[in-house]
Order: sequence, then C-alpha cells, then structure tokens
Amino acid sequence: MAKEKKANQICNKFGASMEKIVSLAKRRGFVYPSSEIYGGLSATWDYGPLGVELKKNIQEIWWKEMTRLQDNIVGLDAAIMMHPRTWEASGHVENFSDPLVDCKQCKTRFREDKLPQENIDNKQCPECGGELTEPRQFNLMFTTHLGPVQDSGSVVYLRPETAQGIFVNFKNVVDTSRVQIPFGIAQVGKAFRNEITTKNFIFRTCEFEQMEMQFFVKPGTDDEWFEYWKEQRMKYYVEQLGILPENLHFHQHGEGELAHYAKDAYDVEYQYPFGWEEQEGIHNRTDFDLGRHSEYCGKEINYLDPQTNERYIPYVIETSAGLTRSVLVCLMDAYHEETIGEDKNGKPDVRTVLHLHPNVAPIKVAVLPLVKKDGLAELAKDIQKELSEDFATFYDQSGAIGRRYRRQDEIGTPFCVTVDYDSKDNNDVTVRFRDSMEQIRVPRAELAARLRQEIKNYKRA
RNA sequence: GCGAAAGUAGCUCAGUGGUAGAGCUCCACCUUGCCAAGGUGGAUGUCGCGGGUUCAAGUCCCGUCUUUCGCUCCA
Repeated sequence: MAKEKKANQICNKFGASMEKIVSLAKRRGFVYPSSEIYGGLSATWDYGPLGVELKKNIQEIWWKEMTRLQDNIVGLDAAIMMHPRTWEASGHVENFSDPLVDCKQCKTRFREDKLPQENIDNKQCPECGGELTEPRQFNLMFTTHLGPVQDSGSVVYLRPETAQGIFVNFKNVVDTSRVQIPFGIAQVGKAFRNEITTKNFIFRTCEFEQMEMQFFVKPGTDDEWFEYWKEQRMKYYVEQLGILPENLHFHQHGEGELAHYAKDAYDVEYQYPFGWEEQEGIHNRTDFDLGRHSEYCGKEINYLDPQTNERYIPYVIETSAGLTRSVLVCLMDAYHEETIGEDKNGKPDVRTVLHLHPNVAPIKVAVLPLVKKDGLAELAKDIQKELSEDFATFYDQSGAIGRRYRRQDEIGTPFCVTVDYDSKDNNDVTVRFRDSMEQIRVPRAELAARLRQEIKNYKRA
C-alpha cells in the first residue's frame, strides 16, 4: 500500500507534490498539525517559526500594496463576532445553510434543493435510483453564545467572511476619514466556515485568513474598475509574490456558479498538483450588500457626492484573497528539486530549494563562518548582529559550508553571507545567491545596501 | 456525514504473536579554506488513544480520534 501511495503521488514538473510540501513544512517548522500531542484536530494547522514569518511577510506585502501605496484605500480591523442580523442581511443565514441528503445505495451526497422536484418528492437518487436519506440541515457558519446565558437570543456567528465587517462600517469610514468615491477599505483577518470536508493540507480549512479589499465606485463605472482590479491582482502574484505566470490564470464564473451577491466574478486560479484551484476572487458585488444592510438596519446607507450633490448606493468591486492559501501557493510554487551534477559516487546530486521571492522568504540572510575557529565565528556573529537590524537573519556554524548552503536552500533563504580568512584582512565577505549558486565579494560596509538592492531588483529566473 | 486506505523516532519507512529497528535529521567534539551525505560519541518512542483476547499484542478483535483519496465546494 505504501508503495502504491508513492506511485500515485502527483508532482508538478519541478518535483513538488502535496506530500513533499507537507513533509518539508513539518520538518523545517513551517506548519504543524494543530494540537498534535492530542492526536491532532481535524483540518486545523499551526504555523511554526518559519511559517509565521512567511505568513506575516505575505500579509505585510499585501497591506503595503493595498493601503500604503494607494492614496484612496484605508484599512480596517473589524470584530470576528458581529451582530447576528449582519448575516441575515448578507444572505449567509439563508444561503450558507444547505439541506443535504445521501443515497443509501450508492452513497452519493446531494444538496436537496438542487435535485429535480420529482426526486425530492419520492426520495429517489437521480444517479442509481436508490433511496435517499432525510435531509439534514448543514450550516457552514459556526455558532457560539455571547454572554453568560446560552439561550437562543445569545447566539452569534463566527464570521464566514471578513467583507461584512467592511460593509457595516461603510458609513463610519465615510463620515470620519474624508474618503471620496472611488475609494476602498482593506482588511486582513480570520474567517470561519464549517466546511463539509476539508482537504489538501492548508488549502481548505475551517479556520482561515482572508485579505479583502472592498472598492466602492459609482454605479456605471463598476465594469471599468472591475477590469482594473483584475489586472492589478494578477500582477501582484507575479511581481510581489514571485509566482510563475504559467501557473496562474483567470477563471470566469459561469451563470450557475455566481454567488448570490455577484454580477460578475473572476477567480485567480493556481495550478496545484491536484488541479487548478481558486486563490483569489475578484467579484462585482453591485449594491447588494450596502442595499441589504440599509434594508435590515432601517438606516439609509448611501453616498452623497460632494461635487454633484448626487446621492446613490455605491457598487462594490471586491478582491478577496486567501492568506493561508497564499502560504501554500508560495511554498508549492517555490519548491524545486534540482539535479546539479554528480556527487563523489557518481550519483546525481539533487538539491531541494525553495525559490521564494526574497520579499516573502522567512529568513533573508544566513551568516556563516567558513570554519568556526581562528576568530571567524566571532567575526561572523558580529556581522549577523549588524544585519539583523534590517533583515531576518540566521547564524549557522555547524557542518561543512556546502551542507549549510543546502540547509538554507531548503527553507528558501535567498542570500548566504560567508566569512572567511580574507574577511579578516580585507573587511569583506562572500555573498552566495540561492537561485544561481553564484558568489560575489562585497565590502562589509556596503553589505546591507547591496542586499537591499538585490531584494528590490529580484526577478525569478 | 458516507465509502476506501493509513497512523511505529523530527522526516521517510521496515517490522505478521516472543527484548523497539534502519536511513536521513538533530546534539557534542574532531575533520572540513566555498556547494550536502568523513570520523568518534550521544539524544529521541507509553508503536495515535481506550478497551478486549492471550502466558505474551506494534502485530489479532472491538471502539474511538486523526490524516489521505473520492462525493461536496470555493478564499
């Protein structure tokens, strides 16, 4: 069986498979199964020392790109628990609750509301004609109780998406931050969905993190803005996260696929070993959300154009990216097994390397003394201390130098700084590049500036 | 939730009723003057968890939890 499993392992062309990523993630401290000492908890994962750096880096890049570099997008951090009426207005109470039936014979599962009426009436499976079970209500929203009394009046939901926190604060932001349409509100945070099944490591989990930006525009200009953000978001993956363009494409939602709020929707999809899957959604949510909240809270939610004195409910272009899912994409896309010649026994020498964009790499610079005697270790530690002001660094003196390079390759460290005997005399160091394995000599005084420049100009080969 | 398979060291796995194993990893020292796997020594496990059968269970039986693959869907 074990051998069968190996044969069935799906790899991309660089040798990355889900199993190898999971194994590397655990082994090197990116992602651990949650509550592992108790046997693990279904579909929950913890981020280890390297994983948390990677995740934070992605989040910071997104935040910078979506707020600080934009003059008309502001940030927000809304609570995970929101007034229950929020989810009635949003349509989640209605639409996130699926009646499920199973066929007792062929074990296929259906959403009862999507079956032909005659099959519903006589409880017959459309596939095999077998008998269907009674429908069971399955709501994708987690519930809990707010306050000490656990009655039906105290029920609150854990938010299934962060977007509603933005919509309910639309008026607050307009009234207090002098934004004018077109403008956006960005938010990063956790969301929770009680998925029927989770799968593929951190790809689909019940607790996940979203990076969402809702862009408010004048009705009629929404199609233009939709196109604009579509383009921007695709560029982000290639230029900011360093994802290979051939592993990305758009998927447009067809009629039946569109969510209850959407007029048009494109997904940025990534080519995983298990197929093309969504990474980010760019949706035209129209005035659905603000309109519904207006209706449900009984207050006018609209926008008064200060120039024309026109009053309207803005349309919303949403970009909704998965942060935890981005961690997986970065790892998956960066993972390469490269054969670089032969070893001493004539066998192919394979190095495992993560070609992470330096922006996202958990460690930017490893500082390594060529040998640990003759004062080189002390000098290297000095240099590491100096660099750690500006970069995430790592010091390693154990084992042969080539071995230490390989260790850094495996966790995606883009630069190794090696301190040798000449460093003592000339006050310079070797910088070794992860991708090309080339080396250059850099004066110690220029080191930080040079590394900063290399990160800025980085282009994935 | 239903069906199928699996769970033994940090990782990959061997171990079919009789003292818990291997390779890699990890730690210390030596070696190493720029691309891993050289030397010496060392650490690591309630064999997922609970119960049962047996003189004896990692191994057989029952339960349970978790993971993987399908059904489902979507950030």
